[in-house]
Amino acid sequence: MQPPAPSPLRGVPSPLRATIADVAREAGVHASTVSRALNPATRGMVTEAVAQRVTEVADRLGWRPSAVAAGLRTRKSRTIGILVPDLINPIFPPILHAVETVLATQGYVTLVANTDNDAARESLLIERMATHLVDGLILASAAAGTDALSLCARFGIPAVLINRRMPEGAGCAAVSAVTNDDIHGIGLAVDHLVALGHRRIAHLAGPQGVSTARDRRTGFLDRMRHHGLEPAEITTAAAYTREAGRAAMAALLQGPAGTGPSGNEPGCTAVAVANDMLCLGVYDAMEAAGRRVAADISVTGFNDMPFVDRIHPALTTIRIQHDAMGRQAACILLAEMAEPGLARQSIRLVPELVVRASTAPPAKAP
Amino acid sequence: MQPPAPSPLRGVPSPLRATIADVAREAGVHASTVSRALNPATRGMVTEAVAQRVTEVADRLGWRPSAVAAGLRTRKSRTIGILVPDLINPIFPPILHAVETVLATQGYVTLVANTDNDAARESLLIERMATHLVDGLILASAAAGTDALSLCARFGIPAVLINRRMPEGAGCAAVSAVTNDDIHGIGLAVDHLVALGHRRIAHLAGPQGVSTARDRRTGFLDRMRHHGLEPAEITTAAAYTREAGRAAMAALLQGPAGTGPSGNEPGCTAVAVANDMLCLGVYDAMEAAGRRVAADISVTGFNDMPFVDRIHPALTTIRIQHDAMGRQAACILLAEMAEPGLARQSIRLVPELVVRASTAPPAKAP
DNA sequence: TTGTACGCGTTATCAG
DNA sequence: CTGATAACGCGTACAA
Repeated sequence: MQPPAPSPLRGVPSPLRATIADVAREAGVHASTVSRALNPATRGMVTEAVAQRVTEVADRLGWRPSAVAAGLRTRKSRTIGILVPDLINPIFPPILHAVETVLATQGYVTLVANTDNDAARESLLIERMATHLVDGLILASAAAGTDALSLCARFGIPAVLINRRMPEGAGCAAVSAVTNDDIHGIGLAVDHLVALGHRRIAHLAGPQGVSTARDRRTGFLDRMRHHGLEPAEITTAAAYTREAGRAAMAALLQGPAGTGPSGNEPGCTAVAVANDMLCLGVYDAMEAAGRRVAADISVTGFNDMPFVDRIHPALTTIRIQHDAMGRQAACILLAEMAEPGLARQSIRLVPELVVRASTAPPAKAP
Repeated sequence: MQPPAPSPLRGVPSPLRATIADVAREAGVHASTVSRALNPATRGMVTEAVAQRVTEVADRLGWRPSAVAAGLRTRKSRTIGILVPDLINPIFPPILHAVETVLATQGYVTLVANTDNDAARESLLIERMATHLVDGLILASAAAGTDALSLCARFGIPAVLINRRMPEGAGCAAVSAVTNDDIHGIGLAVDHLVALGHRRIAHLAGPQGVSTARDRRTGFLDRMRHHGLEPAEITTAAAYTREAGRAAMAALLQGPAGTGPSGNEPGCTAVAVANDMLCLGVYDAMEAAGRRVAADISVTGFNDMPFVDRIHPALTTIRIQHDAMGRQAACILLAEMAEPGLARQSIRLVPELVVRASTAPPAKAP
């Protein structure tokens, strides 16, 4: 065994990393010069010969500037935080990928975190990110009852909303956003169902605290009215989850206060669902109730998330521009970080209808 | 009382964040005392009364310790990096969620990043994370031809592998790992197919650079031999993607050098596929070739990733313990960060068979 | 128990 | 163009 604490401290040998001072000594220049030589922005301030020598010494010693030390001095971390409500929803990874790709080209690292749709957790994450000096934030988790924006303002962190807007009046003009035209999108679904011959169309709405759910609900009502139709029924799911979708659809299948002869006939021949995740639960509920998708009741989704082309029957849905959404948001954030006074912008991406097998003309009434 | 501290107030006033000095001044104590009072570990060193007062002043001023400044001093960032090969594969989000949950309880923030299965990008990410002083790394991206581990060693960053092991001989003993028992898992699939009556069983393998693919291939061969069967065929997909799965299955459907009468009969009645993502492509290829899953050829997957219960026909697959995997890895990492000398451990989780509708007894030969 | 003094690794700001 | 010096905000031996 070892003797009691022989103090093998070796005066902090630091075999781990060389510092800028090491490079300076080795290159026979002052540390400041090293800093200038290696920073692309200030490289022009030193002789080419010196820059060359310093660079050479630096990577001979394997020196990497400490982002932490630099951050302390510059109050910047070259890090961007991304808050997602629920990573398990497959629409987010493609969006993140696009964001990450754009930011990586500018040398930024991304800090991804799940809020689990929990406002408290979201606040905690923002605070932690603030202490880590993130230079900017991309928020995919916007919802009512959140102080994300005020926290950002308080810490002076530029932010861009993505996919969801802020509730009206909650300072939504103060921050840029890249979202879908949800109203138009759900309208495409309604048009499609009407064209197939449906008249009694229900809406399975999402949690009304988030803008996508509200807009799709509004858009549904608008478009139904445009066609001179009354909504057959509107049920609201408690969350954008499969289970919430199942529960809401199960309720809807009971019919509004039992309209059918046996008291459990649904009052609709089609249902426009607020998103694809809910649709999985809708399928579950219909299977449990012995109802066939398309043949008995047509179903439309929203998002065209990965894999819904392979569920059975393949989902007719509204395709959003995952990739463009991520890229645009990243670009706007970069621009606003560079120039904080920039006017805020709100980009609305146009979605499109993808027809698959979950929709069909209504069955003839028996 | 002390004479009013001369606030030089030079340079820029920082309206954004209060510093420890502000708190100290306001509370009438020295900055060090503030530090001690607010750090849970050193709180015992200070009078309860003072601690109380300091705490009160601190959150009146809304002070948050700067993780950056603290990190510079302590060489720790309370940040953990997680490298994922491909976030779009739905098995990772649940794993990440578990990791995140455990780490969050200990006050760690997680830095998630995609490697896109690209060794160069992986190295870059590790270097960047190192400059940000991540305290530990969880690697889900282990593959042959990677220097992730040597980079970690060089920077002195504790790491834990998850889901995939390192190639044998590549210093695999030097790092802990939490993986599935892939050999056993694929064996369950083989057993199931044999029990259904299949004799001509093929294997659609994954990219052989990663351990899951190699182990499942080996496990397949072992188990076939155990049953006294020859593998009907083995095809290897270029990556764990849907498209690679489609291409590989299309090739397999041509049969080995055209064994069938028309030269394109597949030489098998069932195929054990290396993972669920590939299965999506397998379904695509079969559909394109006019072959029915289960009725014509049985298919098994691996991972039981979200949503494969709703594809058609529902996939028979091997369920892995996403959650336990994430939790265990996080715990091991925490332990090794606390005590670097700890013996490395390799945990192998036991998967189970989930029978659904993609497998059936072989069709009678016509 | 609390205050003093210093260092962590960089960069901004002056001189020269 | 380059060197010296002073912060950046915090943690921590050491002294009081």
